Amino acid sequence: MVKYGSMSKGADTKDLILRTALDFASRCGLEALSIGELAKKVGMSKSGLFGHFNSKEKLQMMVLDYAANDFVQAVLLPAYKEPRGIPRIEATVANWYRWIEKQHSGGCPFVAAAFEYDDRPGQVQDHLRLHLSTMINSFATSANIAVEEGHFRKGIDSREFAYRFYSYLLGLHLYSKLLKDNKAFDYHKHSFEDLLANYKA
Amino acid sequence: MVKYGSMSKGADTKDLILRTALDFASRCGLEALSIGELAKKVGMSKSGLFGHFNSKEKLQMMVLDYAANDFVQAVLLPAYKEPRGIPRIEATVANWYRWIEKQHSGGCPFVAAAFEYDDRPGQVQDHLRLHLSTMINSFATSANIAVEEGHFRKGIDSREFAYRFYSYLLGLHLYSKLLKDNKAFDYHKHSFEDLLANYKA
DNA sequence: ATCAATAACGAACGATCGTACTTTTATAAG
DNA sequence: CTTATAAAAGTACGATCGTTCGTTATTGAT
Repeated sequence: MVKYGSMSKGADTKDLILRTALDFASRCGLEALSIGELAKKVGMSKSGLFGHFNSKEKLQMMVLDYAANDFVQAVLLPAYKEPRGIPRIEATVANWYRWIEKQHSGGCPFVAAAFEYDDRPGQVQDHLRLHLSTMINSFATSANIAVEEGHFRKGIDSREFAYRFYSYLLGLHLYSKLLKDNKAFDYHKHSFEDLLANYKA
Repeated sequence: MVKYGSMSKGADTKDLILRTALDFASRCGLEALSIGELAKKVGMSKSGLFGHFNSKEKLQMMVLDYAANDFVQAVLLPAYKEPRGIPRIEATVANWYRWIEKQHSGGCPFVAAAFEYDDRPGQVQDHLRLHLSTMINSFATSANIAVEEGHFRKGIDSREFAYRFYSYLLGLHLYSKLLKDNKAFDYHKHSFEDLLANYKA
């Protein structure tokens, strides 16, 4: 049976939990996320919440999955409806701006998690690395497509493009969140435009 | 009286504590730094260690100061002995490479802390923001000097140069630490060279 | 050698952490 | 309506957290 607007009770609250957890984690970090506080936020008992995941690591990984799905839905998929090549890359950035501004006041949860788990081996780190690699690979793929379309020069290193592309987004995160620099988006915009110009055919 | 090699007993162990704390914090984060574990690492009691700082926040801020001093000594000061302009900027990067490779296996502790405290208001965040601003300002100053020397074009936005310069270093941190991409330094090197080329007169 | 100051210790505090149980309540199918 | 199942609550555990307190050792200057 297909349900509209509500799944089974369990999946329903699980979704609420993960949404709340993501909101908190993107502001304070995945590790600072505690089961007790989270339970308080969603208005249920610690043990009741715990029952949905059976371990904190599982919870953290599911939060990452939730964020990844969010990102794909809000940033990547809409961009893939734009024409191949540069328009698609520009749309990715435009969507990204909207995503970090409106949906997550704390900024991109992956960026935050990336630096939190950069030297904390374990399942969560592996999971995170997988998600990040997938994301960055999609940028490299976009660069390759731009070459195919004749927008970018031939012979470029698409993975290096992805490095530069993502680095500027890391800078944006830092400047806007920690430094509270109101020129953050301007800096990124110009840098990104120069980046495109450098790769154009 | 000037002492060579050893300060007063208190300052001596305080230094040992901070050195140990920085080593741990640059690998696992400033927040993950616990007084109990740190005490075990330096081989003293929890309360004995605590007495040197009287609060965890003070400890965290002094670790940041310690790291900042380390950075200035290892990266900035040596670079300032190079000729003004591009050589000085290139030396900064070269020293940075050495710094994150040898001294801190965990990578730049400021980068790590930056993303950890990007949305955790308080004294520690303020302290961190101050250090980071100082550091980034010094990059902008270097760009201005490069203009004076005729190495960079006139009319550039030196703060935007600093943004790009630092963004690539953030990318380097992420690629080498979390993604364990062995092309990380290559990516950064090429990107940095292109960055310089873009600003050259 | 004396003595005040400093450094380090040990024990304990209330709080919170993640997790494991058992029990009660709500749900969904027959 | 009954009944098997799933969800939530309640309670408790051992561990660790940052911090406080009172006491003992160590230090450095007189």
